Amino acid sequence: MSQTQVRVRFAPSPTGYLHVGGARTALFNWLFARNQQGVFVLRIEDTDQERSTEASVGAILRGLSWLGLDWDEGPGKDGPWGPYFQSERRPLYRETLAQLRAAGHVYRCFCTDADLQRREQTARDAGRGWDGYDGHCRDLTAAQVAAYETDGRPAAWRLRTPADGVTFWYDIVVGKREFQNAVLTDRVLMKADGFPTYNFAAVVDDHAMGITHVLRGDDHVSNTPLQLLIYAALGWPPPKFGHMPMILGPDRKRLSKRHGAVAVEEFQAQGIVPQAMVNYLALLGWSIGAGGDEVLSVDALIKRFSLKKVNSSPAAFDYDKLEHINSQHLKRMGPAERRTLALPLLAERGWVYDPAWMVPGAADQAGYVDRLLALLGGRFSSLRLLPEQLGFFFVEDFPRDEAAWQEHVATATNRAHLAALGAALAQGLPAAEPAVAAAYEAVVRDLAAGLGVPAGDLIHPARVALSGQVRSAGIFEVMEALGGPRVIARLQRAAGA
RNA sequence: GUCCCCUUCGUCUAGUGGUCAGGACACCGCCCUUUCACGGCGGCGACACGGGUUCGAACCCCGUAGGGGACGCCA
Repeated sequence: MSQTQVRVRFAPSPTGYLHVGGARTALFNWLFARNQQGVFVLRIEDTDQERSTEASVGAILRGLSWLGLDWDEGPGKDGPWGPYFQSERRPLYRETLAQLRAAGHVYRCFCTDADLQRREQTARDAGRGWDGYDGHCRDLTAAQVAAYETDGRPAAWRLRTPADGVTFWYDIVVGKREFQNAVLTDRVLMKADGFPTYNFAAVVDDHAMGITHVLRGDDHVSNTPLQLLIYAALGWPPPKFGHMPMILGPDRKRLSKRHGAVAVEEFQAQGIVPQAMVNYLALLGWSIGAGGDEVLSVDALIKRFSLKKVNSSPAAFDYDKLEHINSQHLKRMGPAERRTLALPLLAERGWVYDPAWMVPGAADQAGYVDRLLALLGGRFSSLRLLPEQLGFFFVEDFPRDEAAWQEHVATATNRAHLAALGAALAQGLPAAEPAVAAAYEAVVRDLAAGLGVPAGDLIHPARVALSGQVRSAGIFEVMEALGGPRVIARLQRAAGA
């Protein structure tokens, strides 16, 4: 009862789309919050005036929403700790900076970009290293400062970093991490344009928003000692830190566009369903432990998630495994869920059910689609294949596997068989009512017996003639779902074409 | 160049001193199916290397190699 509530945050900068790395970070924060009955905060870090865009904010929000990562506080969900855009929190950064000034922890730096570059060059030419800043303005006299101010030179504020000692923390993921203060330079906290830098704003906001755990990418490790120093200068207790391993491409280089899809919205466009994306991302750098199915619902993930099981080594993104997880989710879906996914894809193409097809039991589009999806069974494993799997049930100009057509349809014998089958069905099926699979099967087998050929000699040509493909669901079920009139017409057309 | 981290099958991983080093993806084979998937069964395949410590090391220590990350008035 006395323990404080977990508050975590995802803090993207709106400079692009939501990529898988960000999505994974967001997901781990979200899973931890939901597992701990904590609060998940979304904070937009738009302190870079040049690069931040509103379009990017939209893309990030859309990506998170698609994944189902709902935030308790953030854009569109004001809470007591808002606003949640850093650009709207500037007074707070100024006040906090004033505290630091009063305590002598920061100093004004009048160096321009050009100054710094010139001194870096000089240092390097002389064989001395350059670690980012040389402390040029650290000990300016009051007179020098006054002179610069009179000139109206813009100034940034830098943190006065201790020259010795160590800064360390116990990282949730890797354990103790330690940096020599000597390798840390006096970093800018407040830019000359009056905006805070990332490290300063993050500390101020994490503290102000009561964040208890900072879970972020491993690329932030080297920011942590600096942030810890800021907490110390302010006299604030730091949160706990956990750094998630990076996500690499299949070649173990940092995952990038050249490896394939990286934006969450691209995966959506490729037919990945959100629960599969979430499932796969959760498996990257985290595992549920020994045994147990890796295919997990979001609820199961929430229940099982633990920071203790987060890995410390970078993981390569495996598109094949994502596809597999996706197909598993698809296959395990109930009829209603399947229909919800399929209907829009059909509507897009104008594929609608027609009662004249005489399909038993199909009353309308939804009913027909349900029947087709059930027929697909385990073949319902990719949204991308769906149009191809369903097209021939709706239109006559369905795609046709030419090689298969040549082999199974376009020979004299096969054409003769198809013609005979068409005729047999026209005669053998009840004319006025929908026929079921068994009725088609009976006709096919009788005809094969009469002709003295194996049933397969009729089945294979029929499959290609009806669907254009060499693979499909059971042929008699396909016939049933196509309806007598269309089956007969297609067979006859194939026989004559 | 400086600093930090990581290292179990090709990939994701289980494993915390005694295991035939387990599972999943991918790949291969068989079964099921007069098709194709699904499914079932089986196979291939790893403790980066070298030293220690220990009766015993994937697990502990040191070193080497490889990989990743960070070195901005970007976040």
